[in-house]
Amino acid sequence: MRIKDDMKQAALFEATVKLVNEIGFSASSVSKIAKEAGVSPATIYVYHKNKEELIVSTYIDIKQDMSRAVLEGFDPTLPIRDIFQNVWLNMFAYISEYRNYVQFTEQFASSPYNELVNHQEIEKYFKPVIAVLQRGISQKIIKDVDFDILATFIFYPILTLSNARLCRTVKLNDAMIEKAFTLAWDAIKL
Amino acid sequence: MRIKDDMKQAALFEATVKLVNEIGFSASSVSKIAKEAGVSPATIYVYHKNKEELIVSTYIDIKQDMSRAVLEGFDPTLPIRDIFQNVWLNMFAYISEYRNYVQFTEQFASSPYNELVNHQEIEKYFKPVIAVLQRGISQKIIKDVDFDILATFIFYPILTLSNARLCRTVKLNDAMIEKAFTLAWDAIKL
Amino acid sequence: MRIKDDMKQAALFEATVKLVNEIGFSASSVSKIAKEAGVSPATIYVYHKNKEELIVSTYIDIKQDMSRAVLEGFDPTLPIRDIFQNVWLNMFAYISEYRNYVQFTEQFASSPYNELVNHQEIEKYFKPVIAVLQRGISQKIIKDVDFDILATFIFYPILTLSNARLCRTVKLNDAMIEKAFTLAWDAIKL
Amino acid sequence: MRIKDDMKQAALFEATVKLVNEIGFSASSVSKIAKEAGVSPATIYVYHKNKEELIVSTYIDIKQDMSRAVLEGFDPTLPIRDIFQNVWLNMFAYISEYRNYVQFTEQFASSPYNELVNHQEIEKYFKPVIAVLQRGISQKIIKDVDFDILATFIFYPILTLSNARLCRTVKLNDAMIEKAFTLAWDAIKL
DNA sequence: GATGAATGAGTGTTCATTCAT
DNA sequence: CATGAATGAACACTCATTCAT
Repeated sequence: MRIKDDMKQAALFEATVKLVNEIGFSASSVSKIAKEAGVSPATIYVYHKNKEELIVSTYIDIKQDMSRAVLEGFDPTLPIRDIFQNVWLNMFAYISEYRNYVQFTEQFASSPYNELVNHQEIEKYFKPVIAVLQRGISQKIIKDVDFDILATFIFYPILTLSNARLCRTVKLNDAMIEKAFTLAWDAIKL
Repeated sequence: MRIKDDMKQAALFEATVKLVNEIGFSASSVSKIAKEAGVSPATIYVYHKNKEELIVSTYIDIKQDMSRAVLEGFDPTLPIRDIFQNVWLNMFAYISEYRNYVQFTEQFASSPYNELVNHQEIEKYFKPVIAVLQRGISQKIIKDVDFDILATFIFYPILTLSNARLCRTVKLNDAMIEKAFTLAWDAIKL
Repeated sequence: MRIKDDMKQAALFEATVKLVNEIGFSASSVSKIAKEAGVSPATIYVYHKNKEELIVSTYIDIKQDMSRAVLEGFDPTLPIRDIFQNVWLNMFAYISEYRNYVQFTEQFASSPYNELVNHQEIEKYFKPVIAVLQRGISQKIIKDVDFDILATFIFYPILTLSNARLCRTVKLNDAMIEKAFTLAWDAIKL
Repeated sequence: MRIKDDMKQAALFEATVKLVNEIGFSASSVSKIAKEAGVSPATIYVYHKNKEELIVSTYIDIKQDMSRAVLEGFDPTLPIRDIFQNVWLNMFAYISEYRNYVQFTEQFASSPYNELVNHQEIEKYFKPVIAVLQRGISQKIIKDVDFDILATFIFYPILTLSNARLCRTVKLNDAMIEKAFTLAWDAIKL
């Protein structure tokens, strides 16, 4: 038995992201993805059980990649504000470099595919950040609000700022990223 | 000749929203929508040029409806904070009653269909709110930040809070809505 | 009861010819023909039993019109050659003025619709010409060949010369028409 | 992987010719052709880009086949009359054996599909015959008339004689073919 | 492992026709 | 007489997937 070809695996990943971003889930047929990746449609079924699994696994791969990038240089001993600021900067760096990945996850998250993934599994990747949030609440640094509401104000705006339309009209520079972080921090801090 | 049936028009609207929310744009075929609405697939083409136009017009109808609801009782003579609080309360009322509509618009906004609508046309509906925002900035009540960033922190979190998962786990009560508004206001206020 | 509107009848005739010539029988749908004629699709069914009858009756109308034109000035007392020359000239005059009608009949004749018309009925219109042909044979002026073969050489080339492609590249002038008639006559004369 | 099946290709060709002759282009739907050929409608799209290409390629295949048959035993050293007589005999032999193919080309030629083929490409197949025609003119054996008019009298009558109705009523025998050729030759010879 | 051929099921859309007005 | 609304049936075509190689 030959070994599965990592190049093909990667080509399929990139082709899936690219096509879904360009033409949406609906129009991204298996054969179009195969052609974009330079393989036969049948080959996709060597690597993935079916189309659904191809798309869901692409999403999970991105989320894993994203969490690794976001937690880079994570230091729980720093002041809480600095920890969050570091997370923001990592996030923006990631978004700048891999905007297409983020765009894919946004489309995915608001599609019915979203129901097929184990979100607890994915939240696990971001656990350290959540822990800091909880520490902040107990230390009366962060508002004592339902966790989901806090998350909405810290994490969601970052994603939104990466929106295609926004990023096209506003080229985000360091000063603006700073300011944006200030808004997020003001929202959650006590 | 028969006259166009408003009941059919409305049934198509509801069927489109329902199906897209349940199974996504991709799987919401014209014939499924027709069956859900209780009409023949061909009848859809009496009311809409094609599937795309059916979906886009559904989106626009919702956005119009939403803006009407959000601006209810809008009073530009009130203090700025009160104006925004009113918008929030309207928004939440709308989301509570028509969560399915909001869910539809979210999925729509991150799909390629989004590129087909004239967003300036839609933003027009929300013009009064935007004007207040600008007044707040010039009166040094609101942070002098790029408008898109402010919007990200005021409007988008509301939508996110309507997220299916969140709303399922957390039943938002009046106290929480107040708190959530506080976060938004703290983010943008000077 | 109002009287059927001759204007509408004529508009339908012209619309049918025009559309069939431009896009063929297949693509000439009832509703397109109706739109071209400026009436409702339903109105067509006031004047014609169905689409088939609309097209067949259009064909028959043209054939009748054509026979009237071709036999103009028909004089059986003239020499046989002159009679045929007169028919040719009439035919060319007709083709020049109503090329679109001729084009329609050609397409019709090689389509399965052709089986639906009573050809003996139509040949009747051209009976005088056929009689002259038979007289020519018995007077040893015209070759004693099966009638269908003779007809092939006299009448068919005229139609072919009206072919769109040909008429585009060659503008038929009087001299050429004369020459073309000479070929036809040489073919059948003894 | 499986290899493309020549049997299927041929079955599609025959099914297309048969159906178009029987019910016309319009009524010859892709699924009917597929059923007649004993394949799935989807399979047609393995062999042809779309319906149009299926029909046009069927036409071109026939024309190529026909030219091969017509030029059989072509000998430019023979007297010009003999060359043309040979072409006629080949043509009739072809028409007798493959009347359905010829019928298809006639219907095709007067349909809008006709505009989709490169006619110069097809005329190329018949180039040797055209060359002889031109030689005949310069040697004062053939009338000095526009080439298109000559062609109308030599080639088209043959096709017309293959007409379904005619061939049904008149069984063309060798003597009649001879006579018919005489008419054609008398038409063009000086 | 990798693939192009093959397909049943489905797509969005248009059709000829009927119906209520 | 005239019509736009309405539709079942059909259209050309694409889909996700399987299969033989």
